[in-house]
Amino acid sequence: MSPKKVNKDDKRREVALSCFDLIHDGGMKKLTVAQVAKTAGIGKGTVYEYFDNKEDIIFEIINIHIEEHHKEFNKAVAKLDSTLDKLELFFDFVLNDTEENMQHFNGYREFLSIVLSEDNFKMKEFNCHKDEFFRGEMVKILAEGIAKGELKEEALELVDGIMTYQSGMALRKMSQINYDAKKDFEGFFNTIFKLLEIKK
Amino acid sequence: MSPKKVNKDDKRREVALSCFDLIHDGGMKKLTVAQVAKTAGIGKGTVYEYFDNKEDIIFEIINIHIEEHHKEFNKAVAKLDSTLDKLELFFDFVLNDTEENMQHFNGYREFLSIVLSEDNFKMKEFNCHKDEFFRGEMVKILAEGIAKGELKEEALELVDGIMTYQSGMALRKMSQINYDAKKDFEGFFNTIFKLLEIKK
DNA sequence: AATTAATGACCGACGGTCAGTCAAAAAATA
DNA sequence: TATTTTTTGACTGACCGTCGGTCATTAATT
Repeated sequence: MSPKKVNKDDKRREVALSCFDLIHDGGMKKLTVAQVAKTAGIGKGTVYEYFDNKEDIIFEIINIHIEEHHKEFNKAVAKLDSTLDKLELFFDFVLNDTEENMQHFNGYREFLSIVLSEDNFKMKEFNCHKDEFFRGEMVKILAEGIAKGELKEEALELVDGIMTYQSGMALRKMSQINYDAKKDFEGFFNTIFKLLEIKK
Repeated sequence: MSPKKVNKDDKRREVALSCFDLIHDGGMKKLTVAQVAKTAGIGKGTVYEYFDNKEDIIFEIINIHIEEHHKEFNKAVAKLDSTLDKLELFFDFVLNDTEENMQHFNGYREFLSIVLSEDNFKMKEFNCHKDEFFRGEMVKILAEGIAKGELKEEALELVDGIMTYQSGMALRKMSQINYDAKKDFEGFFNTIFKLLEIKK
């Protein structure tokens, strides 16, 4: 070791960060522990000082991805005014096909693949936290809309349903060929939204 | 030809069927090709006469599962009368926690995990066919409801949205701890359904 | 000297391959 | 038709390369 005491959490993050770019070609399934070690400039055995197993490495990388995505979301939401715009931003994750967003989206796809592959409690728990974050944001947006008199009060009751609908969009986009997220969104969600909107 | 002619499709199915029970303990990820060969009573190399790779074996097993599930669905739907009951049966897949249904559900979870793990066109395509089947059934149910004067005509426009919503329920049930599918369903979908119902 | 961190050779498991075997079917021969 | 020869392709399992994970050893720090 080099300094006196190593902060294991910092080291985890450092190793994961060094592999941040590695996963963009071939995905996480192709990532090998030997590769991680080499990229991070440490021995293979050392990797296991900081990670329980390969999935744990992936978990840390995903963590960084999601954290970044949250930050970007917060930044973007602050720039918008109307409730509808903010809600649409909420769906941006599944509607936006830019390369930048697709990188996040594909990261999430691979993450989900791992979560679904077995009953991984840690991963599921993390996924819940992520959903809690977005649920909280959505509640804020709706509450603000209600306060501004743009939405009916009942809107808040539909939060969970909307979350579920968005999950469905994500899953279909990930698992079906030619799924038209935009069309689905406009056809269904906008209809619902109009029921909640207070017409002037 | 020389030895008795072998129908490759039949053999695929025969091998997959022999492994039908194998996957219930440990899941498909733990399934090894050697195990498959042993269970089917053939050599390991022979497995590769009928399957491209391990995933291809799993694909065939899933196929059988889904086929069975479709049959059961059709049988069950024929037994019901009211449109609401039939619609609820449509959601039975994500709401029913009996062991039998959970076996199908977990099979589908593992299948999705594979679909998401990479861009597997064959799997995605198959997933689309499955969805087409259920979409068709849903259209039938709604059309029947409209014909019987139980539903408004607009109901048909929401088919895709409902499919998406159901996908979302499935995904959340698979990937979150303590997701209450029933509560979500009652809170959101029933609200929507009431908008479509023709009151007497 | 003792403790902690780092390492890479090594292991076992697994997916996938391939040169070769063998029995049945087809062709050739009698 | 009966018998022998050839061809075919289903089948096999030893073998290979890869990879996740371990551990005895070494190096650094206190």
